Amino acid sequence: MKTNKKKLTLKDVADACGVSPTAVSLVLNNRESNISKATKEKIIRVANEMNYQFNNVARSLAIQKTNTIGIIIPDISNAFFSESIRYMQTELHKQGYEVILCNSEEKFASDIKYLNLLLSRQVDGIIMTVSSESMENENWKKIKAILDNNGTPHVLFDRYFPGDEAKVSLDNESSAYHLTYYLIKNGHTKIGLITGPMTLNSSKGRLEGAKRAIIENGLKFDEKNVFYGKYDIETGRLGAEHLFGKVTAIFSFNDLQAYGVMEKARERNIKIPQDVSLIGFDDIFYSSILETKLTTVKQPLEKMSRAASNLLVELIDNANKKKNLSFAGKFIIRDSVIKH
Amino acid sequence: MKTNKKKLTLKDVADACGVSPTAVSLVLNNRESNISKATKEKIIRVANEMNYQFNNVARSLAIQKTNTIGIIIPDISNAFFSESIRYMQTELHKQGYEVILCNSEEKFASDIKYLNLLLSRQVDGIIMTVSSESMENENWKKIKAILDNNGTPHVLFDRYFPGDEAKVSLDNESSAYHLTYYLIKNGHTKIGLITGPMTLNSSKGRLEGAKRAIIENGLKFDEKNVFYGKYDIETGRLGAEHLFGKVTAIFSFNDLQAYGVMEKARERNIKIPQDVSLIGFDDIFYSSILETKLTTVKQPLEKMSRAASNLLVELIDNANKKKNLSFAGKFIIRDSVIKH
DNA sequence: TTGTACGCGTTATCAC
DNA sequence: GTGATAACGCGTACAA
Repeated sequence: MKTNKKKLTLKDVADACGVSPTAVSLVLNNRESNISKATKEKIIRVANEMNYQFNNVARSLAIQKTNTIGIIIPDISNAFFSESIRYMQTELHKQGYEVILCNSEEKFASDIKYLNLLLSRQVDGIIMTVSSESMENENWKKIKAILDNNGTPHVLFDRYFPGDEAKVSLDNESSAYHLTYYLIKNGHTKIGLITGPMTLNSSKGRLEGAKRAIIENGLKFDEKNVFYGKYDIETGRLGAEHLFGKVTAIFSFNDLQAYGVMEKARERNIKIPQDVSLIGFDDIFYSSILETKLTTVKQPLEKMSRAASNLLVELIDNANKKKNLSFAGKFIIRDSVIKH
Repeated sequence: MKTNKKKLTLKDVADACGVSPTAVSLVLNNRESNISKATKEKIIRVANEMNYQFNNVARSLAIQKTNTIGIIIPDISNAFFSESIRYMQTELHKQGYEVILCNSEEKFASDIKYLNLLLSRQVDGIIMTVSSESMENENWKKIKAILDNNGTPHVLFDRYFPGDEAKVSLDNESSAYHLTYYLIKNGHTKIGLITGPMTLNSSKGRLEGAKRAIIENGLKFDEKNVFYGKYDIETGRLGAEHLFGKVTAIFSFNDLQAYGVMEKARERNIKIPQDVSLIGFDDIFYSSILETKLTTVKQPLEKMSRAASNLLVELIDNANKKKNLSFAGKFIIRDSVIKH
């Protein structure tokens, strides 16, 4: 059993080499210097032999930079976010940053808590998807205040609140328009909608797009055919119960809800798409392997995640480069819609 | 547009209050002290008004503790891991620790890189699921060497290598035994196996358990009926092609593979469970909402994740409390197996 | 009850 | 080419 070793410091390896700490620091950091090849090599060799390990905490304090990015997302078990994080991490690592990940579980209080925590840890920047709770009752104003006051660069991902913040998101309105139009083109005139939380811009945008498609194509928009809910399976089940019998097609605002609709359909012995056509949103992994493969819109997650990461890095270097990036969804036609 | 504010220091609020930094430090950290209620309140009020934010980097350097745990996992987009992380984070936050998350993408080089990175960041402890690459060719010895040399507390999660490390894992052998026995009890005598990477203890354990069940029950174990692969969908598809026609039941070593088997079955118009019974392992979220709900074993992820977190925290306080925790899986009978 | 001085491990600015 | 020395912001004895 090992006893706890004392951590080595720069000075320790300097002593072991018979040089000054300055020299060691210069060499180990690969900095320009007038140090002879011989001592350079010696320092590197000795440091390796001693298993010397840099102390990044001290380094951060000295250079006033942590090379760390904080990410706050509302639900890590949602594939949409876990995949985003993966892409962000990959990109940020390339740029020399590490990531501290925080999971708000859709709670406003957690958003605040983690925000303060990340700031006190002196992260160089923050990527944030605010919780749905934070979008209620103007809670977001408190978040904006903290961010503004502190001045740490940040970009809002997927969800955003009013203001001049840098943001990266999908053009939900237009994607929803096309999706709905596809249903209409296939002869559907009674279209049911299952929404997400209406405090979120994503859900608002999707509703607007669907509404516009319905109205612009001469159909009537019927509030009775929209079921307001959350972005989860249970909402899909509930929405299905509400809509079955009333409509010939259902547009669920995310794939997870669509799974709920499918489950309920199986239970009620309703066939998709023979009895009811179904459309989702997100194209998460499982949508392509279901018994009835889901027609949906794919968010260009990799592009969006990388864009958010790069935008943040730019912002860290130049705080005035704030941008509002909007991406187009990719329409994916599979098996869950037929002509009516 | 905000200009970058200068960060406030302890001294700034001390000056603003007309007291010493020491006093401010004591009050803001809620430490025992003989400071009068009046000044206490004043300090807190002023700090709030100024929007003072603690500098945790400096704090960490001073107290030689970062209150940060590093987690290294091989694949964040695998629900098994993203769910574990969620539970670990919740538990660790309760205990006052933050989490830095690293995703090795199953690469040995990444394991090494992130390990060094976390150590140089002075994390107080590490929870690690090594990559499958790290389990090949005794690569893990290098990981063990780094960990041992540094002395930072760590616990191995799910996968482990030989040694006296603290570990948390499932009793794979016994779970696989029961699963296989269930198939046998249902009259199946020709059982196909689809394995994961044989460098992983999980896959080895499951194979041993299945083998034991087969042999102990008087059947013969036929190498031709085992398909060696990885823990992914594609392996499921490949395994299905290999096994269809040869066996009446398939035990895929994780749920993802089972999805691949289902997909292939649909393609070939083979009915599950009418033509072939199917069993999975893990019980990830989607297994309960598929058209044919999967019979499988649930790993007690929450328990395991919390145990790993708590074990690590104990280890941080007392390095000699190393333990090897093994959990029993929970057998979940659904619809994918019938009598033969 | 409050203030002073030094240490934590690294970087950066000067002299030598 | 190389080596002292002062920051970085906070914690903690110890002194007052």
